[in-house]
Amino acid sequence: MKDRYIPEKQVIENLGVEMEKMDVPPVHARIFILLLMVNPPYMSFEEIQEHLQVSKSSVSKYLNIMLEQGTLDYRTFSGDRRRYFYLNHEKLLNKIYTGASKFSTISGLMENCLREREGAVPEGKNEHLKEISDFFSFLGDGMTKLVNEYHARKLSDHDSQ
Amino acid sequence: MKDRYIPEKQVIENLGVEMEKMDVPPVHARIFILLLMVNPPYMSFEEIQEHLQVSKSSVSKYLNIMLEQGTLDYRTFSGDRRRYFYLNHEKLLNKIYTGASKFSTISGLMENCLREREGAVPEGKNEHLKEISDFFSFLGDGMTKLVNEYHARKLSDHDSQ
DNA sequence: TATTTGGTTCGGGAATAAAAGAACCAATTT
DNA sequence: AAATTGGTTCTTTTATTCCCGAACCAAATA
Repeated sequence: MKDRYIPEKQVIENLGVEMEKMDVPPVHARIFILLLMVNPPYMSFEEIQEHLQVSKSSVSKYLNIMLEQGTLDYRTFSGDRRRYFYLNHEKLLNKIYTGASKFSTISGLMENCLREREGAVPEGKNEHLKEISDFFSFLGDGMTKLVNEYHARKLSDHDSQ
Repeated sequence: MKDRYIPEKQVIENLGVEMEKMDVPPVHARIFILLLMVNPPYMSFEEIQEHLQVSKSSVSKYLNIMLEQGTLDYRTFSGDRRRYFYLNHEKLLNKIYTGASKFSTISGLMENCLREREGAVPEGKNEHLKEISDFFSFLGDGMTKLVNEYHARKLSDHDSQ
């Protein structure tokens, strides 16, 4: 077993295509997968660019986007000017979590619709709107609970080890 | 209280902007909101076009997209050639539900990453990848449960009325 | 001081998406 | 038969996204 593992190019392409289907730009997806899979889990700018065979500007662009999002970070080694980029897994999980809170946003939107209709339509004509709003807020609350539950489970797993 | 309620244009614009932020094309979003809020809950092609002040081709396009998705349907009145379009709330909820299953898809993707690394990196170096994968599959399962729970609750609500 | 290294920034081209406009068409009305 | 109605379809315009290459820049090295 080598002390460095870098995923094969074709593996990155295949997984990249899957991520593209979730509306992630091609280069962004490939950088993400590369950093997700590489071991040790960091890579320099040049290594990324070389391995993916894309332009410097694209690498720069998406690394900076990820840095702004907080899902990426970098470390350095003394005597080496290069930055070594790695995924911030904590923030990554966090992002997933907040992404899930979208349900609550929509539920809020629906509630705005309802408020606008108040007094303008007969009572009882709001049932279907209420149902959609309810469903979303139910999902929003449920997601929050799920995330908390996961955290709790993780902590107790940790304790018991 | 009038027998017809049509939301004010500015209300549609405001809510439309919110929907645009969730990657829904502007005209699509506005048609959706208009039909969501109008009472009685249907509208003719011309009414939609007039009220939103957009081109016929755009109205036609997005109505047809929604019809294909099943989230829209239409009814007619005898002696009137026009179609009156309304949202299919059942299908709408259904779509939300299947959208939520995206979590399981991502979990699968992560599992592919893990499989690729098997044997290539030391055991114990896969923890963070495993955690992401676990989290997604946990969320996927949780969502499914939530939806079922909601259905069950709705049914029992219905029974008790 | 000149060159290399490790990137960033700017301008442009290709591809795609959104919306409009106009031509079109079948069914109805005049 | 001519005109109107209720849309659909095709073409064009406009806007946006994605990426690249080239110019650029600051820090380190020669």
